[in-house]
Amino acid sequence: MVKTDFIPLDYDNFDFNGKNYIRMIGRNSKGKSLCVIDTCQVYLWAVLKSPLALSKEKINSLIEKIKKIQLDIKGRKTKVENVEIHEKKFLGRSVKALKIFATNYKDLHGIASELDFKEIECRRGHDLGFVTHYIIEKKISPLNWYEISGEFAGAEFQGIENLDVDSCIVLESSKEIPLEKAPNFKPKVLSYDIETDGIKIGEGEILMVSLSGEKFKKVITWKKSESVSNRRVGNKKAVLDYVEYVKDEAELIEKFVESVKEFSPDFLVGYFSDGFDLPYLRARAQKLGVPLALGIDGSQPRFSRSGVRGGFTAKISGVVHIDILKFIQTAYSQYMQSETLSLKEVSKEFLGDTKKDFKIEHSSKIQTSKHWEEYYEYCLQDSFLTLGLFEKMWQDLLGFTHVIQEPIFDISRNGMSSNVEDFLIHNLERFNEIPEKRPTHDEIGSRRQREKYVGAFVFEPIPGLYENISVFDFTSFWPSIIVTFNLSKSTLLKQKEKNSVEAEVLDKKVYFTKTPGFFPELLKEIVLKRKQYKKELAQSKTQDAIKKARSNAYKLLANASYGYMGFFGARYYCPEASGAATAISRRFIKETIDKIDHAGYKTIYSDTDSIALLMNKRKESQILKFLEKLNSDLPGIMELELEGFFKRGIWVTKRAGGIGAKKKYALIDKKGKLKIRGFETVRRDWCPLARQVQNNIIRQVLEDGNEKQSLKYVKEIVKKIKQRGVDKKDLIIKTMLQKPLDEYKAISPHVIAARKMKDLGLPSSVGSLIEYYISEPAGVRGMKKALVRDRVKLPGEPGEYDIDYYLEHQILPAVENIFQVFDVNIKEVLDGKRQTTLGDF
DNA sequence: GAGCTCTTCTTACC
DNA sequence: ACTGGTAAGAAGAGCTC
Repeated sequence: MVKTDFIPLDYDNFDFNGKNYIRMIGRNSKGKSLCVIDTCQVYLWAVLKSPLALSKEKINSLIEKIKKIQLDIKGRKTKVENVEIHEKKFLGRSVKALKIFATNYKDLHGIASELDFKEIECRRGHDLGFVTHYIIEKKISPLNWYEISGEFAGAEFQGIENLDVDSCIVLESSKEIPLEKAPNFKPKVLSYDIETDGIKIGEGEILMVSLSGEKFKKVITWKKSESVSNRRVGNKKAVLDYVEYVKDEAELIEKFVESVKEFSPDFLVGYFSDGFDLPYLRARAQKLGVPLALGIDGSQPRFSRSGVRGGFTAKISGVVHIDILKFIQTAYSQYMQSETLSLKEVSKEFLGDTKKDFKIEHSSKIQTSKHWEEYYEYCLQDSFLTLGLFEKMWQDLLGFTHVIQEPIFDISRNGMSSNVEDFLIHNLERFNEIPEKRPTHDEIGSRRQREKYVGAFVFEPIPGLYENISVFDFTSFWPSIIVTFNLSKSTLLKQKEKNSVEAEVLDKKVYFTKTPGFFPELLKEIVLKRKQYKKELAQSKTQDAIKKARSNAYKLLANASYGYMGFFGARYYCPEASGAATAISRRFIKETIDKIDHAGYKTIYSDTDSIALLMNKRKESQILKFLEKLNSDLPGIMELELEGFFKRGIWVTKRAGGIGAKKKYALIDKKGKLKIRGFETVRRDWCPLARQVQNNIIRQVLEDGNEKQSLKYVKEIVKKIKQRGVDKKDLIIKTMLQKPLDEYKAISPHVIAARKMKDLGLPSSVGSLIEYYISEPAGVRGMKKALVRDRVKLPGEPGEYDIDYYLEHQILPAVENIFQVFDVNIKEVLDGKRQTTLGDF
C-alpha cells in the first residue's frame, strides 16, 4: 500500500479487459511524477414517463427486460450489469429514472438504442465522454490536491512499465485536500518555437527550435555559416552558449524530443502550436522517418480535428500541450488593445516586451554568422515570450480549471460556450439533475433557422458637445437578470402559473417559475467570483494587465451564459430565456432613464446596460446619493454602479440622415484620460493617418471645449497630404480576409489585394490581415471613374498614393462629423481654400 | 451613365 | 459551428430614367 499526495494534470483513458480505465498524470508535493490508474462504474439514465401510469410491477418487469440486454460491438462483449431506480430531477422536474450500468462506456450509445420501451421517456448521460464522466463520478478534479492510496501497478496493465514516470499507482482511495492545506503547486513549464523555410506545413525544412523554461534556454539548430563552424574549432563553442548544433534536421528533431524528455515538463507551451509548430514537426518527422516520441509512453502527438474552425488540436500523452493563443482568443481577446493576436502585439500588451526585430528570410539568403546568431536570438525570444505569456495566464488557467473542472488541456482550447456548459455539467449532481443531451444534427439545423429575438436597447443621442457627465452601468447585467428572474430552460413554464415571471419574446408571452433553477443558481456563483476579482482589481495600486484580464475573464464566463442559452449548439438551449433577458433588460434600462430624467438630470446616451447623463450642476456626492436611491428600487442581485464622472463628451451625427449616431462617442475625465468608442480611431480598417488625425482632434476638442486648434491642425494635414508629404505606411489600410477568396460575391478592395498576394505567392489565408493602399489612378489625375478596387496596390508595390482618395475617403469622413458639432462645415472650409489655391495657378 | 437604393462585408459596442 | 443582438459605414451590385 502506497500513500502520497497527488495533483492530477492530465487525463487519458484506455480499455483493459473490456473495461474503461482512467490514466491520470500528475505530481506529488515532492515533485515526483505520478501516473494514477483508476476506473469507475459507467451508466446512463433512462427517464421514465410520468409516474402515474407506472406501477411497481411494471417498472420491475421493465428492469428485468433491460437487465437482459447484451451486445457484441466490434467483437467487444458488453452488457447491462445492473439497473437501479432513483428519484432524480430532469430539467428541474422530479422524475423516476433508471440508472443503467454497463460494461464499457463506449457501448452506452449501443445500450441506449436498445432501450426502445414505451415506459421510457428519454435516455441521458451517455454523451459526456469518459473523462468527464469519471471526474464527476469519482470527484477527482484537475489541478486539485488529493491524499491518495493504492498499490504500485505491476505488470497487469500492459505497457505501464514503459511509462516515463517516477511511479505508477493503481488507485484505491482518495480524499480531497482542502485548499488552505493544499501544497503549493508550481508547474514545470517548457515553451518552444520553431523556425522554418516556408509557411506551409511540412513543405520547408525546420531550421531551428528554441526551448525556454525556468533557468533553461536552448536553441537547437543544424544551420550555421562557415564562420560559425570555424569557431567551434578547439575548445571554443559557439558564441551564444545556448545554441546546440546538430548535424541535420533529423537530428534536430531527435534532439528536440530528447531535450523535452530531459526537462520533463508538466506543460509544453507554444503559440499557435496546434496549428503550426507541432504539425510541422510531425510532418517533417514523418518525412525523415524520425519518431516524434514526445509522449511519456513513447507515443507521437495525436491530432484531432475537433478544434475551432477546422483547425487541429495536438495532444501529447502525459504532457499537457497548451497552445496559449487559443486561450488568449477566448479569455482575453475581446478586451485587448492589440489589433491582431500576433505574438508580437500580444506580448507587448501583456509583457511589455516584444519580439526581436528580425526580417525572416529563406535560409539560403543567410550567410554570415552574425546573421544566423540574430536568427537564433529571434527564435529564442519567441519561446521566451510564449513562456512569459503562459506564466501571466497561469492563474486564470488555474482558476478556470477549478471552476469548470475539465482538464486544462480542454479548458485552454474550448470556447466560452463549452466552458459554460462544462461548468454546468460538473455541478449538476448538487441539484440531483440528470444531464441534458447535446442537440442532434437536425436540431442544430432547425435552431439555426430560428427568428432572431429582439436584443438590447440603444438610445439615439442628440449630437453635440456636453459638459459634466456621469456614467452609470449595471454590474453583470445579463447574468444579474438571469439570476434575479430565474430564466433558463429548466425554469421555463409551459403556461402561466400564479406568481410566475412573465416576459414577451417575439410577440409571444413566456413564463418562468420562481422556484430557483440550477442554471441561475450556478450562475450566481460565477457572478460572485467575478465581483471578488473586480474588487481585488480596484484595490490593487499597480496597473496590472493580468488582474484586469482575470476580472474580465470571469465577466466573460458570466456574460457568455446569456449568449449560451441562445446558442444553437447548447445542451441547455433556451431562446425564450435569452429573449426574456433582453426584454427585461429593455424594461429596466428604460425605467432607469425615466427616473433619471424625472429627477432633474438628463439622459444623453444609453447602450444596453449603461447610461450617460448630464449632472446639471449637481455635485458628485448628490449623484452618488441618487445612485443609491436607484439601487434601492432594484430587485434581486441587480445593481447599478458608477462608471465614472467625465468633464466633457462628444456625440456626432450619422454620416447619412443627420441624426445622432449610436455606438460612437468620446469622453474625457478630469485627469484628461480619454474613452473613445466606435470612432474610426478605434477601427483597424481605417488607415493610421485618418485614425491619428481623428484621435488628435477628439483630444483637442474635449480638452479645449472648442474646435479652433483642431481646425488649424486639419488644414496642415490636408496640406501635407496634397504635397505628398505623408509616409506611405500611414496610409496602409488593413482588412481581414474572413473567408476563402472564391467565396466572395462582392469584389471589394481587400479581395483584390488578397488576389494580388496570391499571384505573388504570398500567404493570404482566411483570418490573415490584408494590407493595401489606394494609388493614383492611371491616366489623368482627378478622373474619378475607376473603382477603388482598380487602384489597390500592395504596400510593397511602387506607386503614388491617391491624394483625392485619402482626402475624401479617409481624412474628411473621419473629421467632418466632429466639426459639424461646432457648426463648421469642414468641407466648405477646405474647398474654399482649394479654390483659391486653384485660382493661384 | 448619373443617381439612387440595396446588398455585401467588416468591424465596432455591449 | 463552436456565446447573443445592435449598429455604422464603405464599396460594389443592380436598378431606373
